[in-house]
Amino acid sequence: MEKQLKRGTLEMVLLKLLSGREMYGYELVTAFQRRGNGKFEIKDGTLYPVLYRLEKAGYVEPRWVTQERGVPRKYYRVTTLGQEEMNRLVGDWRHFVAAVDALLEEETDERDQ
Amino acid sequence: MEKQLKRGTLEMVLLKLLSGREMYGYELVTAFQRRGNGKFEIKDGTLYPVLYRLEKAGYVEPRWVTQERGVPRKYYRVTTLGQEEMNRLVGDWRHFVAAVDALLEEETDERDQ
DNA sequence: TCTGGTGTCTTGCGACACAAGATAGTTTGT
DNA sequence: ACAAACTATCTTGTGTCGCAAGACACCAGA
Repeated sequence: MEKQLKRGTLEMVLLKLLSGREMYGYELVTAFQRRGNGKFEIKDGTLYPVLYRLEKAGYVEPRWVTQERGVPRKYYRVTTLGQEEMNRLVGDWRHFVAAVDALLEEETDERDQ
Repeated sequence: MEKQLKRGTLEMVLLKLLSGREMYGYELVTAFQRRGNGKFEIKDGTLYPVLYRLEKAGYVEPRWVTQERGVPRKYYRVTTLGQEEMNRLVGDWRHFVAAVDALLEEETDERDQ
């Protein structure tokens, strides 16, 4: 089920994390592993396509950083457009959660009207 | 985005509605239209495959009811297995929402550790 | 007659998380 | 010197699933 729930929240959560500070892909994967305590993980095969979508939409901007040692890292930062999109997504999210919770808390025997 | 969010919640919400009383497909569609106020609608092309999944999994049981007038209706009721599944799904849902909300409410500038 | 509501069902499409694998540099142990 | 294991990015193929679109069938009102 978690797999399905991620659809629709992944971009929002990613924008949120990147709005804190610029991060690179592998860092995001490990950040999710650590914070999620096993739940809310993300695989790199999932992450990179999402970052491309966000970049293509103008929500994030990449920046290559060559290390003295090691493989170059691609840091992403959120654009102002991305900030607006994030706020919109968070609004939608809260709205959706409220609607579902309302359904879940209804009396079980109610009829139409 | 709503489209994506529905994946993972649709079965739970459906089980919830059907646990109140048995309902038939078209009734569910109109119930969602009315309650959702435009949001959280479901199309019949979406609904029927979901009902088959639930039936195949043993979570709901169908019952044909022939009307004096009109097309026969296929009523679905939730099995005890379906009840358990619903409770499990609701638990997962609340858990997931809590995890996402925690992420959304973090300080924006936090670093690792 | 013809539109529109009621009712179930099927086919095909597009979106997307993920598994699996490729590529490449670094580090550590033997 | 060699082999794991870790860091880091990227691609391809697969399966799931909401939905648009349409088929079929019955009924009521204009």
